[in-house]
Amino acid sequence: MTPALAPMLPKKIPRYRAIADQLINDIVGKKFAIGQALPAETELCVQLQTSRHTVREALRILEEAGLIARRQGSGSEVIAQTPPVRYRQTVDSIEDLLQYGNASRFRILLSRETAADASLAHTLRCAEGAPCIELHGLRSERGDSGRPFAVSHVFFPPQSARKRARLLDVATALPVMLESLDSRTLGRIEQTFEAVALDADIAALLHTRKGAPSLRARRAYFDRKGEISVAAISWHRSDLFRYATVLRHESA
Amino acid sequence: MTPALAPMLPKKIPRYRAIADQLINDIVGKKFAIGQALPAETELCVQLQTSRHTVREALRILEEAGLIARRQGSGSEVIAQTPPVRYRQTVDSIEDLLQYGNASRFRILLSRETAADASLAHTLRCAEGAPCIELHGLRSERGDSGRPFAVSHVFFPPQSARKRARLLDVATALPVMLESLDSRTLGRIEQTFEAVALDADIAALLHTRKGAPSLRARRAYFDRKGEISVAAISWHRSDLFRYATVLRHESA
DNA sequence: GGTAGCAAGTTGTCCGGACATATTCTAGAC
DNA sequence: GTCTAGAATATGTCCGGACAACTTGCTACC
Repeated sequence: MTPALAPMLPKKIPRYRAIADQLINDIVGKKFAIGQALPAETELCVQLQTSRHTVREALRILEEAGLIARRQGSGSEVIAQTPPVRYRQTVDSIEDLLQYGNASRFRILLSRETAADASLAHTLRCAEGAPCIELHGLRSERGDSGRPFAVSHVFFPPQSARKRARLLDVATALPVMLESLDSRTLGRIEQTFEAVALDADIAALLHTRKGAPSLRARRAYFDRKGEISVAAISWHRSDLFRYATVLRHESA
Repeated sequence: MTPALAPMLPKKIPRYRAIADQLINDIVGKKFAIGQALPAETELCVQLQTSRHTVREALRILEEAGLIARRQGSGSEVIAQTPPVRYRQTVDSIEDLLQYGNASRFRILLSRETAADASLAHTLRCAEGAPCIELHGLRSERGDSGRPFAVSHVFFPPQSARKRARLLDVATALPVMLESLDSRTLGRIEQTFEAVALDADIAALLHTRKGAPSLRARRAYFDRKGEISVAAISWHRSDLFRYATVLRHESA
């Protein structure tokens, strides 16, 4: 019989953490309904015999966890009863997010105006038949090899006259496109990935054979106001591209 | 000439926010090297003629932004010079993360012990030749159709005798596997996606033809201590599965 | 009945202080 | 030379108070 190891030290739990845990338990245990207001901070101070600073520290944890929303002058409202498990992905740039690194270049092959069909109108949230703009581009490795590894079809909803003119000129379209992808204006990105067999046209652009497996990404980019700014479909040569992410647990 | 609209109200910036912005500028402007210590909180109080509470509020912003790391007793260290743009993905469960929804079931086809080859040893961070455990499973839609849409090969690093025995029995392996995927123990997930042509064996299991395009996902699951707990490779029928994510800008 | 304005209530910001706990370095014992 | 104890220093926790800014509902006025 080996002697017992040092007992698990009880590791003091800070007061604000204990209060947060209790409140979380109350919310998870449905003692508060969604939409219901939490007791005011000063009220909690009295109930828990503690300072407002400590109560606020606890509420900050609940807010971070996505359980409550606080509004100045109004109070704190319960917005979820199950703490959502959050995984966080950190990237330095859009390029990074899209895995293109900084060793690739994008060449625009074509630029034209198209009336949105039903599918495009749906993804761009615009009226069917609206005058959208379509770019076709080829992404290739920088350097001597210059192998193309992705074909992209980029779609813009109807634009102002000035932007429209610049987009329709192959020589000036790129900066306008990058502006729409600027992380300072972006609010949300929706992406889906699927495997598809290449059709003849795109296979030719990628210097591979028709029917080869390809990673197709569809992406919609929304600005901070929630309005769509660009949508794109990209086909990637499977041997030259893969999509990788690291998701970290929030509290880790 | 239209009269000027109401001037953009200067919208008072809180002191702690201003201090945070200044520090961020200093870090981005490389006035502090990575790894360098920031002035101590009390030092900043003196320099900026403010209370420690306000300074701490500012440092909290930098910490949230991923620019500094604070350690009790040691100080605050600069860990990045560019504020990483963060996109956040929120999911309720691992199932959600993996897009399987709750309308799918996983059936284990095979369970065996294998000596890790070079590749497996690398992904599992274990020694080459170590006795790892390999499961093969089939994920299919729940309900009458029951169509299989994914084949998974799951790999465990060497396990304790007890877990090993349960894993090697097809009837009891599932709970042990799910335990490793529990979000309470998970700290990090690395995933990569690529498009591949199916080989004959997997195509047969998925009731599709050899060479059909398939979305292959490789995933490594790490626990809170950073140690790998499971790795898996999954092949998905391209017509029945696609991977979708929504990334939100943090400050949005 | 509708509206402007006031009053009460609530969170946000900021100050000052005190002590706890973790880290780091140094002087001294051995 | 190595180890230990302790001092110095840093962030973490917690208290108390004050005023600002915002929201909401009520009241009085038109």
